[in-house]
Amino acid sequence: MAKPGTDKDGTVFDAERGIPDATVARLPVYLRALSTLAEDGVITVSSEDLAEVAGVNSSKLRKDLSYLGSYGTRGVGYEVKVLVEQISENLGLSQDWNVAIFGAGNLGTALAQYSGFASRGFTVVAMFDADEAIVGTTVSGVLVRSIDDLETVIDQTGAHLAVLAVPGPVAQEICDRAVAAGIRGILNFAPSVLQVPDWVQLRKVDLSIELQILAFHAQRAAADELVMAKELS
Amino acid sequence: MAKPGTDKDGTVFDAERGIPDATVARLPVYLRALSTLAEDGVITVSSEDLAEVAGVNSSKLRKDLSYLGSYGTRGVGYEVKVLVEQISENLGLSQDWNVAIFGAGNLGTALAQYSGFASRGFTVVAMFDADEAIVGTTVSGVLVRSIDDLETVIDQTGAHLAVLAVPGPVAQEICDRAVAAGIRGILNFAPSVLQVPDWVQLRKVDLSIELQILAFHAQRAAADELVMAKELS
DNA sequence: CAATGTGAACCTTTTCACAGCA
DNA sequence: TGCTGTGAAAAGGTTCACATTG
Repeated sequence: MAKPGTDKDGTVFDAERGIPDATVARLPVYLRALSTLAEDGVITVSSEDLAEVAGVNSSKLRKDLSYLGSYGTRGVGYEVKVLVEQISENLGLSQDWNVAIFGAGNLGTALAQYSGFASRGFTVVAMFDADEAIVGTTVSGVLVRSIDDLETVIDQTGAHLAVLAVPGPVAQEICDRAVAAGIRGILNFAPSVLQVPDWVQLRKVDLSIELQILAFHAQRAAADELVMAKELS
Repeated sequence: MAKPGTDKDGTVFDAERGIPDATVARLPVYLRALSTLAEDGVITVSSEDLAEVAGVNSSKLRKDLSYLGSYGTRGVGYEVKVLVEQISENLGLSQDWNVAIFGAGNLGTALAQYSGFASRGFTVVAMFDADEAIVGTTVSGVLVRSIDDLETVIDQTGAHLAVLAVPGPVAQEICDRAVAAGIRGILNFAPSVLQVPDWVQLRKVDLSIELQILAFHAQRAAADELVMAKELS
């Protein structure tokens, strides 16, 4: 926990700015698991059971939830509805987020159509492409605009977050323009390392990198198996 | 580090079973940065410069590379070509990997067309879909097969890795069948928690979760700004 | 002399184990 | 009695700082 000011000075006011990053990354997983449970009519769930559904172990789950406060009942478990509220609140999902998608190719289109966004309060308010043949078409109810109109459209639609599904070489340029236009967070699918000012949040998803990591572990698992087979003989 | 006997005795040749996960996750990033440098005709690079391009700090980079062995020259830096070789070798990219993509919707199509795969030794050898209207079409030179033929096609094509770009509710079933058919690693884009036997590698990319994490940090950054503004007044 | 390679310090995250409460 | 909430220990990862070396 981010202990209050203790160390040297007296600034104690921030006792509550301390959800660890690792925990933040798991809260959305719990949220999805809880939604599933809620749909199935489950009212109350133990840390053991929720952990199972979420794919983590139960002490990790309890520790994570403890950073949000004490919302469980000893001897019983957690009330699904209460947990959903608390996690949503902590993740900042009580406000709606407007998202602009850059690149209306297959990836951009897939993202625009992805139903998981809307259900968490993310609204796709704008799509952009550089290809004039695509500009003017509609994807999932959203008009594709020319990248030339980036500044105007961002301003008009009040987009907070950007999703970059554009070719690597142009990613930094579009990123810069989006930041200048007021974007606060960027999810980058382009295979390039972006530079952003420190008040802008940046996350990256790289498909090729994920496969490479997977290949490494698969290879090692195969190698381990050989070693074990040898040891047995 | 891993288990091999202490570094003094005879069995030294396998000092290599100990690349930390965090390092493995960054090696592909270095590999991409090095490829860019190589294209630009760079022969030798310092840890400082490579770190800059890769978006990490230089001591982290040096520590990471040290797990692969000593391939740098003090006072000079690293030879780009040598590093590319060493990293590829360690990641298991010296062998080719055959990939099957499940789901030929926009996401599956985007993945199939992604050029970053081929250049790292990943070949898309099969695509599947449940929609009979799509089965029989060709995506990026690969014939889309019916999901009914999963076992036959996996066997014929010798696919090692699977990419799941299918709806959440059917993901587990397809996963089970793919595993039974001999798949060694799965990259899951479906919004569900999959169960796999422990000899199968599993990684997950969840678009909605990435946006939620982004939103959290963006919200917190905004809150911090307010606090700072208040303190100044 | 410039830049690597690496112990040691430091910080974060996970796991353990059990006290405390409904 | 059963399950949460949490200190404390262990494991894992990052940063520091500098001896080492081409």
